[in-house]
Amino acid sequence: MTRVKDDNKIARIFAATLELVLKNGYLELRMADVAKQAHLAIGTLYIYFKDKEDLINQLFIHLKSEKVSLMMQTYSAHDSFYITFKKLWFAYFGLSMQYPHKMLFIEQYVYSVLLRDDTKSRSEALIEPLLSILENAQKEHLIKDYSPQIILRHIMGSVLEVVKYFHAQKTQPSQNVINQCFEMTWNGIRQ
Amino acid sequence: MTRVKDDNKIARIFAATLELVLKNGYLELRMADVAKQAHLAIGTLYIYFKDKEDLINQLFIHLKSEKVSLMMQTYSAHDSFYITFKKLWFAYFGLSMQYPHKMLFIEQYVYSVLLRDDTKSRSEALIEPLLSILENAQKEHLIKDYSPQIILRHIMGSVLEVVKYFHAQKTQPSQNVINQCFEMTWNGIRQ
Amino acid sequence: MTRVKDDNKIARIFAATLELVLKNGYLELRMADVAKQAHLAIGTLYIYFKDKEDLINQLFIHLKSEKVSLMMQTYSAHDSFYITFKKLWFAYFGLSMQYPHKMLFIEQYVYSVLLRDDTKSRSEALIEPLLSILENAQKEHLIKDYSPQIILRHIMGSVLEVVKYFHAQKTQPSQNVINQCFEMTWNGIRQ
Amino acid sequence: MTRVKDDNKIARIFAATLELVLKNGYLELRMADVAKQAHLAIGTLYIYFKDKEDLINQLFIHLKSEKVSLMMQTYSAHDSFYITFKKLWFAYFGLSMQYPHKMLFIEQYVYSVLLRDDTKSRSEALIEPLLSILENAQKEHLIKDYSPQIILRHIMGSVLEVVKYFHAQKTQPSQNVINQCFEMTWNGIRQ
DNA sequence: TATGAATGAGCGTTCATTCAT
DNA sequence: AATGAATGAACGCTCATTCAT
Repeated sequence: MTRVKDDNKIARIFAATLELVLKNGYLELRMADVAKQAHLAIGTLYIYFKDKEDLINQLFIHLKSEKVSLMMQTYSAHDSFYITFKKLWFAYFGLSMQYPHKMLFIEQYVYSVLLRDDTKSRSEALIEPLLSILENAQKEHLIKDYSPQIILRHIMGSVLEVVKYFHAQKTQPSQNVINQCFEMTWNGIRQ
Repeated sequence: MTRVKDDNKIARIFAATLELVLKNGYLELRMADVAKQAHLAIGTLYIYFKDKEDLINQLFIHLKSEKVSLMMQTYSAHDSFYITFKKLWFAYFGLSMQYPHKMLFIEQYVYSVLLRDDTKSRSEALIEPLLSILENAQKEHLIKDYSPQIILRHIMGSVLEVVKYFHAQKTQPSQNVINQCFEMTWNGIRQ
Repeated sequence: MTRVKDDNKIARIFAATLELVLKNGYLELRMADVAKQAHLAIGTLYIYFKDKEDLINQLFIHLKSEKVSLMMQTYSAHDSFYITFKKLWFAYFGLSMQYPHKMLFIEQYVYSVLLRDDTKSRSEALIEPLLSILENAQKEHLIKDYSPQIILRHIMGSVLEVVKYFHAQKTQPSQNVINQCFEMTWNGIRQ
Repeated sequence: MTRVKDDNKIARIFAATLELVLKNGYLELRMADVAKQAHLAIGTLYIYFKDKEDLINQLFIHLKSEKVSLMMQTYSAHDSFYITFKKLWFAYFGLSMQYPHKMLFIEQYVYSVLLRDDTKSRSEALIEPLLSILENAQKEHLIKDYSPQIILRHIMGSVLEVVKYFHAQKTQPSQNVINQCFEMTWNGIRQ
């Protein structure tokens, strides 16, 4: 019997790729460096991923689902919508501040030419739980009844831009500033 | 006498670069293609721009100042702050929808490693007029007294993400949706 | 397992480079031609040598140590200094006539801007054995007590220029002429 | 009547080319820089010299005849051969130390692929006066009756190599060392 | 003659991918 | 499946030369 494809190797490749993207950006990402960082031979990379594009697309989906999953871990059916929303927003903001490159990697490349159409579709599907939460709140007239997609973009755009700003400044926002950002967003969508 | 340097060439190079970078992304941008698209020899490109990085940086500043300049054309000292803000926001949204290529280029690369620090500084300086308007409104307690920089990022991030969404969907937002976006933003920052 | 690095390739690259640089000079040396001449892909060249400068520097050291090594093979501790010197001189002259390409390469580039400082230092170190022989002869008052470095340059300069002359003329010196050259040099340094 | 080719411009081009070669070596010599240094437009260069090779060849002849001419200025019919030889040797050594790049330019490129055959022939002709002096000394049995060409190469090779050595060391030889070099040479050729 | 903007062939080098082991 | 040496297409950029003025 021959050995089968090794999930552990895939995890190592993902980790290596992300670490390199986070350190130097996508432009500096070299397949040879990924292999080295993952303690694999270059050839081995090509057993697990068809080519560089494939690696990026798979990593993208991996990260995006991880992100949504982490956010959804804050979810509790007992919470009011306001509490749910607040937890999700702070989770999103926190994750984005903690791993700005990771978030920028995810968001910068969503609509980029690097992603295949099927990756984009799968990515869209991942945010369904978040859209559902907004839709339910709209049924209860807790937030404006605008298109949930639009509301979501409004929220995420705001967060990402602010995070990018602090990242560029190489400073951290105070808790006060973060609260202010939340207020702007909440006041923008509340009924 | 000899052939005189032709400023029109710079415009052609900018147009060609923008078109190519938006079509295929920076990764796919080839200097040879820029030259061909601008109907120039490759060498000519290097008369006007030191290298690829320089081209991107100069194009960035060019587009960003053009954007602010177009927005500020809507400004009138007679207007109330609300009217001023509304005009500016709709100008920004309109420009972003009209020239999504330009706006996405600007925002994709604002904080990217491709931009030199001096380009980033010059870029920051360009938005000063917009920050001033927000500061004056704060003195009159018309909007929240959060950091103007943060408010601005919140506003721009929201617009860009929405525009990206429609651009990716290849659809146009209705006037109604645009108004809704404005409402979310205005309600987020109003006092 | 994979294909193992092939030391023979380095020899082929050295041979190809030397042949090309001597035929057309450094200015006309193209990495692509070296690869072709050595029956390698261009990329392979860059596995073994960092860049063109590195190739030239390594080749230089290789040839210079080969030259000194061949000369020193004539050395025998039993010989008188005069015999030792004569053997070394004739070896140097003979090698230079036999491989004018190699010798001219070495001398053309010794002090050239193409060579890194560390290459120059390593090159200096290689001639230590020759300097030692001169120093010992000075202790026995067999040759003038001028700086050994200067004496060595005087000797080598003379040989090289004569060799260059015959190489340019595409003729060979008679044994008589070679003896005359030796006499000039020996009479110049003898005590 | 139109203006004719301007000898002054040729002098400026020669001076500019030499200065740049002396400063940075031939590898760094750019036609555009020559034009700038000579305060001319690039196009003008090509009115006076067919191409870069032509410029180098003409400059070479210019410098070599200047060198011989400067050496021959030390010549006086009243001097004994020894005095004549000594003056010439010291002139050659002095010129070489004073303008090492100039001398290396002349000597390095004599047999180089940069020079056309007719340039080489003309160059050979220029050293005729020096060969004559040696031949006359041989008739008087003052020096060995070896081939004057060989004697001349022996002398020049020695000087050039020593000069190269000091140039590389970035030091100046003491008067004592220079005298020693002369002694080696004189003792090598004297009868 | 003089100018210098424009040209484009051609170079050094990189790096995703292949393939012999 | 795993390896990593080998490959070569393709890029950014230079600079000698041309040519419209």
